[in-house]
Amino acid sequence: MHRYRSHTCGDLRKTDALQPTRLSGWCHRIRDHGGVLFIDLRDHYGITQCVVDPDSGAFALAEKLRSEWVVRIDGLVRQRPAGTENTEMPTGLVEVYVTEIEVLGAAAELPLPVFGDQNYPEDMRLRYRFLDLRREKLHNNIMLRGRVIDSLRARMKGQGFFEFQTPILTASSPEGARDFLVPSRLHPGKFYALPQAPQQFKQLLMTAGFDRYFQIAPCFRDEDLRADRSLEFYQLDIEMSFVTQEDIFATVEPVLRGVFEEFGEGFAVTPQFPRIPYAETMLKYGTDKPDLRNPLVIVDVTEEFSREDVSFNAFKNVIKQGGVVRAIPATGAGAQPRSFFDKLNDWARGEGAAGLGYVIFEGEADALVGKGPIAKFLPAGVQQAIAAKAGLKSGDAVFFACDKPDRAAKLAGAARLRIGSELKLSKTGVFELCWIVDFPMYEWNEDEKRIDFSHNPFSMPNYDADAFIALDGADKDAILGINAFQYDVVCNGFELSSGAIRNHRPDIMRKAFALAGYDETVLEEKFGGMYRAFHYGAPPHGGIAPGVDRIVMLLAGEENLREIVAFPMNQRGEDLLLGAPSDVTAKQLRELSIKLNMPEK
RNA sequence: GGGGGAGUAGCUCAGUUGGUUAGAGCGCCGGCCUGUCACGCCGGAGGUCGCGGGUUCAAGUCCCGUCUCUCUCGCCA
Repeated sequence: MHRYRSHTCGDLRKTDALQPTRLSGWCHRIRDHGGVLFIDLRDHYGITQCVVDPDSGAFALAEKLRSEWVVRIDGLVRQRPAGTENTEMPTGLVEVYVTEIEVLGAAAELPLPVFGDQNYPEDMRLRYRFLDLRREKLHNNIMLRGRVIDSLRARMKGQGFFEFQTPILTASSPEGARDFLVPSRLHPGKFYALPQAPQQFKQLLMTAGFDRYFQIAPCFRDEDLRADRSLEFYQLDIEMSFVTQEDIFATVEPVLRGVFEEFGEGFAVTPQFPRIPYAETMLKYGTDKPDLRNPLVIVDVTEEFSREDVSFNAFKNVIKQGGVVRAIPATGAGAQPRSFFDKLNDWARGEGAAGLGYVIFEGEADALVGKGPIAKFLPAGVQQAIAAKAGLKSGDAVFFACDKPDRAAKLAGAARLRIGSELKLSKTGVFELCWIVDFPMYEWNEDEKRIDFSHNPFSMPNYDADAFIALDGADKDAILGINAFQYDVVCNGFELSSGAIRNHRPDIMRKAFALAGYDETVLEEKFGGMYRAFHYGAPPHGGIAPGVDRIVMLLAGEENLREIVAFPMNQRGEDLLLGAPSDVTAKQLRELSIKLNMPEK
């Protein structure tokens, strides 16, 4: 017999009855009835009930066992007595009558229980991650993660993609986030950067004549953390040559839809991802990552509020200074108490807005009457026009966000989510996926009064090449109106991926940088490798990079990356289990020619 | 860096208007219990009420400061 086990704790069935068995695992739960004692023995594969009675030579030792001790148990498999079967457990028709026990690893009193599903504090869970990972849910989440990654790989290989590796110690890449720096011992004063993404490498691979690249790529960004954002994360990094945007959509959409269908446990998955232009999503949903489970659609009512017979000057003054008014419908909110409206207003003020005006509609369908603090400033005709535009009926309400366009959109978008969740309007049990397309190439930098790249500076402008090169740098409106071949995938309000058709032409690249105020030396200094490569025959290419962690998070039904990463950091970027980041010795610093210059307290 | 929430036993939490010795469940220790699967019953140990200061006859409770965790804004194309 094997030293530790003949079966796993998930193996035994009725057909194994009367066979000798040897199991090893953790004492999940112990029930001591004095004369008879039950041990639920747990391992990676399952749980098996083991029984000890005073006739067993193991009885005295069994009485000493405690939760989470690791033991080896020898015994006889037997069918459970009639009426004591547990149909909830796969092994519930049998039990092991214990003849011998060996303690392989005793456990001290637990700082947090493995048994049960009680919540406990995050820092404790992280410090004792090895215990937390024993719990069923987290254990399953980690296994799900592996299965999802296997599936992604299989789906990519099934479409003729090949997995590459790219360096971890590298130079800064074109992404806009802060780099993690690694000091070079061999080159004092110089630093490697950890990749924010293998962006330049995958483009260089295309330029090098490979095709259909993918990689489950670790990425590092030294920015503040969020529930859905960590310092390190994984992307399904994809790049392909001789493709249009359509080719990329046709390649990636089935992969994403496929994993959501495969692991979505019956959740409905968008059969064909709608394509929503950036400008449209900013208007209708107030964000570039719309949650389409929420049915509310924002409309612009600046025109209605500008009419002469409207006397609501609080908004009119803002409009005069370039502001807009966005209306957020609140379906059925008329039945809500006054406190519902006050709470939303208080929330908006907390967001830095002046507030959210609102109107509640009552009366007959063809003669709606607006109520509420600002209704009296709006003549009946304007009220009707707003109701028609926002699709409101009697018993509905509408909130207004009034500010500069980007701020109004953002406030309206946040209000839309809040109203949707307060009124429980959103669909559940679905994965609503969409493409966001037509991102602007440039944006106006108000602080520095200049044109700046809006997203990735290496995206191809969606603009005739010759006309682009001929653009007048002073033609601000034309430049700000240019879209890029740049796209995102969004699921349930989470940005899942970002991608682009790349700019592979040095002439267009020079112009693109010139329009943002950078001359060729910037290109050569910061992105020299890639820029040089494009002078020697670069294929048109493009790609995308779905975030693996967020996909797994959504599939696991979690709202935090820490629930689907085996060894995550806390929100301050600390690994509480191993103690990172940590001090290093003076010797280590000397070798790196580094002297600390700590900020004053 | 800004804002919200939280911090009371190993864990989850309660603790009224400031008022006797700060409680419960789980866990732990001891005892009882031969069919449980959240086993049950009896008893026990276990507390710097995050930390520091203040108000008060009296502070877990009120005030000020500070630390920690978390969510979020900025930031992350």
